[in-house]
Amino acid sequence: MPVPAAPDKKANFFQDVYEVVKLIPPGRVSSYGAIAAYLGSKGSARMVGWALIASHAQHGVPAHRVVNRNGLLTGRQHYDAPNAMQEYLEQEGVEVKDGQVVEFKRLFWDPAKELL
DNA sequence: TGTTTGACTTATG
DNA sequence: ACATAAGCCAAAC
Repeated sequence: MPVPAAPDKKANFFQDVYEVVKLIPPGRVSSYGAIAAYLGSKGSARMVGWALIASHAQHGVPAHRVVNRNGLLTGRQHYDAPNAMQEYLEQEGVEVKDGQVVEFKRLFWDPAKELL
């Protein structure tokens, strides 16, 4: 599996992803597809994932608030500990059960609609 | 330079 | 409901 080295270059797309993710309110979660759609690249949900992998090098990017459309914490394996992502979410008041956000539908934060 | 691989999503059988 | 395919695009090899 390829791993992004360091997005020190332009990576405007990456930077845009970071800004949107930073706007996600605590206790809320969003999805890759929603962010990708908000950025214009509707079918580029994967790129959002790439950006979040690279977000390790950034600061203030709550990547743990971004999950897939099922509310599943698919990215938890990219954290130091397998339950780190879940812990962060629970600290913010998000219920997580078996790596999946409970009431995801209710906590979902869509930038295209909330951010107008 | 070309192939492979995803922190995805939607469509189809 | 589960399995597979396809679209997407940048990075690693």
